[in-house]
Amino acid sequence: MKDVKFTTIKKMESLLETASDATRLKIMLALLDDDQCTCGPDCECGSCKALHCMIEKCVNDIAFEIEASQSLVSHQLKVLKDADLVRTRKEGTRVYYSLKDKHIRLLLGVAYEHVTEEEGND
Amino acid sequence: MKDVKFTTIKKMESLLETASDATRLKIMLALLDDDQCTCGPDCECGSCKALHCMIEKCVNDIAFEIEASQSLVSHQLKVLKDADLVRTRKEGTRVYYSLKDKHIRLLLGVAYEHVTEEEGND
DNA sequence: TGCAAATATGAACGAACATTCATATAATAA
DNA sequence: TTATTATATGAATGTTCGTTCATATTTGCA
Repeated sequence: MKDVKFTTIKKMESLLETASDATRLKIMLALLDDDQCTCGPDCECGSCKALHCMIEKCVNDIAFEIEASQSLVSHQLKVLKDADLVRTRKEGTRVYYSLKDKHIRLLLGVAYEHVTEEEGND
Repeated sequence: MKDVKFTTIKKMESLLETASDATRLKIMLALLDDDQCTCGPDCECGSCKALHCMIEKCVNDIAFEIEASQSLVSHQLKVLKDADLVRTRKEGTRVYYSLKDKHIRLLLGVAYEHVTEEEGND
């Protein structure tokens, strides 16, 4: 621990803080939806089992899916974007959002497994 | 995502929220200190590279190490305990704290790698 | 142009939270 | 018992944050 710099701690704090909100979690989980996954059984994306496929969705679709207002979703997508947890792709009037990289999927996967698994030691 | 229950989201929120504070991160990283690791090169603990060893420390030692007051550390250890991120072992007047399980170490590892690695795609 | 659709933003409000200070509890030793 | 060490807790304070509402911006199309 002694060798973990203060700025590293602050970055970890920012990453986890950004991920630790129900609305933003719903958004990110919507971007992990394996119903829309087209890759085969050998797919390695994300390295986690249950939540392993990354896709992209536009703001209104996300808002509809998680049953939140457009304003709220847009606000929280900005938070996610500023903290570098999602990336964007613009197409006409729409903006498509997707998770930034493998670490974010792993983070969601680890958190998901921790809360869904029963009492395993170590 | 559709199949992720509300209670699961709430639990993930709680887990990440608890982890997302600089003081609590310092505490947890102090409980990962590999300076005190006695296991060999084949050690599998935590499955992450840089931060892979779990140890236990008492409240005052943690407070001294992270340069925080006893009161603050005790308060935050309670938060970590209530959220099930650490476990305790009592011995005389002291209470030894350690990280709860592999998921917590993985979570710290993933967050650490995300903020220390440079711009890798996917 | 002007209109509609998609997204972004600013202000405001209430709730939640980290920290400090003072004090309380618990366990050990003399 | 009393004193000492280790840890826990309650109250208070200042700040941060999520959400809503209203409105602005951007893009595509008639």
